[in-house]
Amino acid sequence: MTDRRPPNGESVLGSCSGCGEEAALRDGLCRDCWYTSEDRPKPVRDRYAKLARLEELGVEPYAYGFDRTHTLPEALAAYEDGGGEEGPQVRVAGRVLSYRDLGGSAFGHVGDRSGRLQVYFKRDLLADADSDLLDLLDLGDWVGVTGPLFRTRTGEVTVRAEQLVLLAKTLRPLPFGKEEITEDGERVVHSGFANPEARYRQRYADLAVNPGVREIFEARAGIVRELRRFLEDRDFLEVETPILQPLYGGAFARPFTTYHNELDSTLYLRIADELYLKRLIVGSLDRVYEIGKNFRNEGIDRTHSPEFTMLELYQAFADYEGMIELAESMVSTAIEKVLGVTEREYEGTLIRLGAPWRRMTYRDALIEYGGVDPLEAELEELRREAEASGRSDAEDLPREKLIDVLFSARVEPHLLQPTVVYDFPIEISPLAKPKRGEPRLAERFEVIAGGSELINAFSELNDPMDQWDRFAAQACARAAGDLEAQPLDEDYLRALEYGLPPTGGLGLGVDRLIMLATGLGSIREVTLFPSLRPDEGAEE
RNA sequence: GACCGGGUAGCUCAGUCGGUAGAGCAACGGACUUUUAAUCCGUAGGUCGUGGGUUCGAUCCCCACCCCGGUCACCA
Repeated sequence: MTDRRPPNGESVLGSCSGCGEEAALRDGLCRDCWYTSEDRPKPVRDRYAKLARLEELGVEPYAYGFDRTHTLPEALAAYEDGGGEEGPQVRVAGRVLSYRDLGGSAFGHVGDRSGRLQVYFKRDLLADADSDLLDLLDLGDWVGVTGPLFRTRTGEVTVRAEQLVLLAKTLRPLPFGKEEITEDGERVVHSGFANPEARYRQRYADLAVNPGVREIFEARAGIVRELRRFLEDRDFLEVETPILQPLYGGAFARPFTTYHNELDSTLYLRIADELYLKRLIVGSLDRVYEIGKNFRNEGIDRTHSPEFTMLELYQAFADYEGMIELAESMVSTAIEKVLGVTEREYEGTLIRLGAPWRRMTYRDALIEYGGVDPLEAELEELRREAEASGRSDAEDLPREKLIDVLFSARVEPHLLQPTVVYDFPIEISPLAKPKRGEPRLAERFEVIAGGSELINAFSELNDPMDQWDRFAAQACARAAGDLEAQPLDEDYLRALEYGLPPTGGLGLGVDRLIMLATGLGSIREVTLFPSLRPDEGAEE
């Protein structure tokens, strides 16, 4: 595996191979020669030339600010309020989304974060300088417009521009599609910006031209806000714990490793917050939560990202039953507040996120969907079944791993509606308390929804003696080659020795919740800047 | 990591049974003072992902590699 160089171009001082001037060079050219080079796309060269013409006109192409009186949706509403022929005077700002030049006049739309508004430019009404500026306008430019609102012959509320201000000149064409509003009022975009790779790499362009993408991230922000509000209402304290950790734990995953020069020590990016949050419960902060990024050095696919957002919370004096109720209530409340409903179509199925959720034991789930009984099946049978499910190294896996493989392969894909699967095998739950009356099981549940894990929760193991034994078992698994087994955390054991009260804990994959809430089947669609391989040499 | 699909103009795509490529939109020039996928006339725009090979000739066929998507594996 060779390391890749960062995709940054080099900038050096020297003499320009185009004009010979001493300057900062890019590809051997000074800035002026670079932008006018035939290697640039024609639209970029054209727009660069317009900067010089703007300078001749005395127009500053990049403004410092603009006092608007209304956002675009507010301006539309202001006219409805007025109701008369001529509406109020407004000062609005936005990107030029469309432009229809009729000679002596022109129509265009400007757009901002949450709306669009038509602008009518009539040359007779504009100062000469503004009229000249109109000729230099491009799609994508940020402008400010001042004038009264009115309704056109076709009925659209529009600003009649009396003043036009350039706020920022675009040097590169944005990939706008053509928008058609059908008779049903539906918006159809023709030949828009759709290539997923380009959309992820240039998310700024994606957001600028695809309003639906902005809505995804507004919904995401809204849901996270409601999760916070729910927990605040229940007296949870929001905290921040280390991302750089000397030991990693709280999940089974391979970590990213880094190094601190001054401390001369290896550090890991956290794979979970768990062990730090429970230390806080020891410290009498009896209800805590954290929303933040976790990092796992694993594969990337539709439901996995190397960095992802996790909500973890811990509540003293609760057990896993309490966590089930909290999870149902928290998720359905947050989704309902933001979407107005608790259902959404996801991968062709209507997913109902409202409480209560279906419940079944881990054992019943494996019997029903996996065809094996995790408590009774012989090791050989488990090996056969795991192999039948495509696991080639089944010979080398211990019993609990085989069961876990079968759960992932056979059970999870069937659980589309949110399902509380509870009472997990104790061996794969090293931080959970044993189940009362059944020590082979742990008081742990997962919520599976849309075919993948959404929530993981348990009655937290607070017996330091038991935790000592579980760490020891993990150490054995590690010695046997299990790269995901958790290292022994002595400081965490010391914390437990100070006394962890009975505690319920829960982790929720925020990205996956957003996927379900928005109906989008890929974690990349709900991540602003998803992890992609560096795109070397992709300059244009 | 394996397999399948894809990478062609700024964007969305077509195409070449091997003879260096087209459309729509965007751009540029012109006409038009209530348009809204505006319309009309004209112009320009491409190392066909990268590097090799076969060939008189490769965007097309072959090989390798890169990137994206999907499926599987991995990720409790």
